Amino acid sequence: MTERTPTEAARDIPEATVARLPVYLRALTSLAESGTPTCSSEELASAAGVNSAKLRKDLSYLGSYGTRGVGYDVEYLRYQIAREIGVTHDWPVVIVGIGNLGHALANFSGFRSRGFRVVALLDADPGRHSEQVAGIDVRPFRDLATIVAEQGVAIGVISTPAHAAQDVADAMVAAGITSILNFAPQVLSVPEGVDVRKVDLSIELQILAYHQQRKASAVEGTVLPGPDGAGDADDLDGRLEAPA
Amino acid sequence: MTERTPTEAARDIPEATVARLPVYLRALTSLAESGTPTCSSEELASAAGVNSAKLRKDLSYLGSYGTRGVGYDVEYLRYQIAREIGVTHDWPVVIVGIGNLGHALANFSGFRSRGFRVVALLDADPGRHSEQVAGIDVRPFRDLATIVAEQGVAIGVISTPAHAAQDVADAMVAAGITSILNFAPQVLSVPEGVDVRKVDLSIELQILAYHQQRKASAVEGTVLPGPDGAGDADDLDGRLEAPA
DNA sequence: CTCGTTTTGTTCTCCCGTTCACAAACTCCT
DNA sequence: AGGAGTTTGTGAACGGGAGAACAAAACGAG
Repeated sequence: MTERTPTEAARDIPEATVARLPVYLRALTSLAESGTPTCSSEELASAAGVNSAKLRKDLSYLGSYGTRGVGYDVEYLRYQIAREIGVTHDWPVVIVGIGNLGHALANFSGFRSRGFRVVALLDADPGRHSEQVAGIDVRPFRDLATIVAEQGVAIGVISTPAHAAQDVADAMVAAGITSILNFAPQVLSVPEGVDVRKVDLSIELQILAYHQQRKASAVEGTVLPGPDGAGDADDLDGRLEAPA
Repeated sequence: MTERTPTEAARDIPEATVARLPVYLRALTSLAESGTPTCSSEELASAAGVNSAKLRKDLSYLGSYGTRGVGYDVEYLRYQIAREIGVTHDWPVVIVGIGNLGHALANFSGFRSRGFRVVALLDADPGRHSEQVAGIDVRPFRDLATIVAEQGVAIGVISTPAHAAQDVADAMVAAGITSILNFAPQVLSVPEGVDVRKVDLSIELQILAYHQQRKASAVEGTVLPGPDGAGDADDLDGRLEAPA
């Protein structure tokens, strides 16, 4: 069933494509702001950092919104992608954990312009409840359920320390939130039907470190040998000891 | 060639596996701190949030570090993964753009414990040069090349506004940095041989919004209808206008 | 020493995603 | 009106990753 507007049959879009649609949306917004009325798949792909074949295939999952021999109408395509993603209206969002990162997230201006609206900042620490961040009062964590119910919040952001993250996630799920963005370095377990995406600084850096190490060892004797103090590859006893 | 320690032949590890190794490393660190001497693939997989078959296959790319019928020695495996990733020594890192996010990153305690060390905070705004963040002086952006050369920095973090990100990336590449972690909502173009990973709040939220929208439209008439004010699916004229 | 139990390491199969290549379709020029 | 040039949309081939299933290896009991 899942009936929607009659014109489009709610195709199931591949996950990899979904992850790129926001990039296309941003590129189109940029083009629109610079006054460009139309663009080719080549131009848009270049702006989005992908190749044009992939872009065209991605867009084909949404429908045929281009014109052969001409390209895409920037405004029209932008609207179609925004509608497909679901950001033609703002989504209310709560942020839990107003430490350094929570502050930064609350002040992030891209929220509003990209389809989201911070409706509450929550923290378990009473010392923070007097604060105002980005013009929003920091409220007690225990108000979560009330706020979620009143404002119809479906998306929650966790920016607490790792040890608190699972409890926060449980509370969010209990309150009715079904999409969680987790910044805490902690694997979350949630019931089926709840989506979790994680953003993890350490993991990203470690992935870079892996590739960097490979680059460095490929060009032996480089000026940038990688980890400081480790000129040689066999000098491996640093913070971690090799067990016997 | 790419010769390394004789015992292991520098296998090329699949990208998907590389992305999971840091998760395993964290899980093992946690197990080690709780005093667990050994663990099975099932336990470790559970702690890392993956299934055990995938875990075993991932670990098999590194070598045979387990014992059949017994499991894995936590400390030993932890060391092997840390060595494979390249975080047995700290990597020096520079952060450019000390706004809200830059502050949060500079204060992030996980840096040090996970194989990285912030050696410099840079910002183009002279008004910030008097500040100290997390015990580190904020220095002028133009000092980048000097610092990179002196400290052997290979990894750079960009936490500037989007419009400055490409210039910063260019300067980083010129200074000799070959791995970049980009928090700015901006597609970066870099020469071959330079790795860029991006962390993008808006994109993650929009991916969640897409799935949330699908969930909401699957269960028509839910209490949590999604975007505020949009009870019906055909009420789509919000911030974005549908062009004619 | 032998057998049963446990758990790893690996093979095989399937599926998703990427890329190539080309037909279809639209515009513009003559 | 017709043909040349351009650009989209898609079918097909290809590669990589996920998961199931099993053989190999270690341990312990008797």
